[in-house]
This record gives sequence, C-alpha cells and structure tokens, in this order.
Amino acid sequence: MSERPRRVTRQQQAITAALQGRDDFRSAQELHAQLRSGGATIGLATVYRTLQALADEGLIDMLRTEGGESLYRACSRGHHHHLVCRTCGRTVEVEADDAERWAIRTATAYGFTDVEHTLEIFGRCASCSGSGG
Amino acid sequence: MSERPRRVTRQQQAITAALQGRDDFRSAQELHAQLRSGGATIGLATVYRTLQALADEGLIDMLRTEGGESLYRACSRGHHHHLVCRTCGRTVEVEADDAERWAIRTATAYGFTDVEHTLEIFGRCASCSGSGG
DNA sequence: GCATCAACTGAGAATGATTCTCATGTTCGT
DNA sequence: ACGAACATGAGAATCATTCTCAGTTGATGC
Repeated sequence: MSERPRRVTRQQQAITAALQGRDDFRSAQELHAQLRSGGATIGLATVYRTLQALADEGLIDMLRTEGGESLYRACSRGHHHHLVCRTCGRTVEVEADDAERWAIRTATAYGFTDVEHTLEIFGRCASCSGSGG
Repeated sequence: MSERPRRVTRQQQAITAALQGRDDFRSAQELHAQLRSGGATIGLATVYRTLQALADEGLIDMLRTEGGESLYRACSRGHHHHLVCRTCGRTVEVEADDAERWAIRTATAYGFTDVEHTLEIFGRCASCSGSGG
C-alpha cells in the first residue's frame, strides 16, 4: 500500500508536461505519437508504464472508453467522474457525491468491502446533437 | 434501428441454453470452452457474434471488467447494474434508480442527449473479506 | 421430399491495445 | 567519479476480439 520511490526521469517529465499542456483525454498511443512528433525520444512501453503509475497514485485521471481503450488526462481534484461526448470526445468533469455514496452504501449493505466503482456517462453534447441522428 | 431477422440455429440455442443454466457472468472465451467441453461444435467467432447480438438486443446482460474483458450473463429484467466481487467473481444485481436519474439529470444539465452510462461496483464480498488482505 | 439462396458458421489469420523481455542507459547516494 | 538499482525502449509476446471467406444449414416454395 506504500508508494515506491520513483526517480525523476526525462521521459516522465515529458509525459507529465504533455498532459499538463492540454485538458482533453488521450490514449497512451496518442500521447506517445505526440511526444515523438514533438521530438522526444520515448518508447511506447515507457508511456504505458508511466501513465499507469501516475494514474495509480491518483496524479492523473483515467477512463476507459466503450471500446476498451484507456484514456488519460492531467487531473486536478480528487475523485470524480466524466461525461463524455461520443461524437467529439469532449469531456465534462462531474462530481458524483450522491452516486458515490449510493454505491458505497449499496455495496456495504451486501457485505462488500474494499469497494471501488466505475461510472462514466456517454452521450452527445449540445454541439454534436444537431448533426447526425 | 430495426432488428434484423435472425435464424434459429443450433449454435445460438446452445449459447442461450448455456447462459440460462447459470447465473454468473462469463466471458465469451469461457463460454466457448464450456460449450466445447460439453460436446458442442461451435466456433469462437460464433460465440462472440451471438453474444454481441443478444446483448445488443438487450436479451442478455453484459459488463466489462477492469481488465477490459467483456462478460455476459442471462439477464432478466431491464436496466440495472452490478456489484462484483473481485476475488470470487460473485455478482449481485442492484437497482440504481437514484444513480440513474442522477446520471441522466447531470448529462441533460450539460446539454447532452442520447445518454448512456456504465456503472459497475467492484469490491470484496463477505465470504472473501476474511482471507487475503 | 427436393431445390434454392441467403444467412450462419468456423478455422485461422488479422488486428490492436497492452504487457513483457532484457540488454543498455540514467539517476541517486556516497 | 563509482556502483548499484531502477528506468528505458525496441520489438516480441500476449490476449481478447474481429475479420475473411468458403462450406454448411435453415427457411421457403413447389
């Protein structure tokens, strides 16, 4: 349960910087491509490792698309959830205190411990609602 | 938006029967292995196709594990969510009317339409809490 | 019962994201 | 600067899922 010491490397700084620069979710693959095209020398494995480690420590935010792909984003506050536009990918951070409490209460009621939950809302945002149907 | 006509084949019946027989979630791979070891002649692709088609029509229930694997189960009622034990895999169906309403309300408040959501709760059930920690 | 045709099937290849391997490169403590 | 442990990265390996396409089978008409 204790976090291991982590060395400060050029690659990790590059990843962190790339995340800080923007506020949209990106996959490890995208991030890797962007870093490479930005001149950085970094391997895909390192991007995956670093993103997972950061997400693990709660330093960045992660969500999984319906296609099973993991997306990452620089994340601010503690625990929250996302409203994702399935057309343009825009995301809105939402706080889900109620839903959260409900999840924990429900799980506890059934005798479950060590409870975690995933909650993502997918839809079409106002800008994209007009187009395809 | 209209469901295509579907022929009644031996394979689909086998899959449906296998699902009806039990009440736990299984992956397409597991289901395939079970059908094969049960003497059925069925291909993996068919299992995947059929499960997806059934889930698509809402005839069976599907959830995605944290590892990104899709699990299926014969499903009764309409929309609901699951409480999954991460140790023994036991699942409890829970109704999440409140959480549901919250999700829709929140999404609508942000101008989103065509809203869907995923909500899974993972934890350790009472039977498994005693063991490993 | 038999022919016909389109939908269904299935073995294996293809795909695509993620993880693993392990030799090499870096960081950190001294 | 030195050494040792940790990090890196190119590419292979893994693993679930999807695709391909020729052969099979169910539904239908006669």
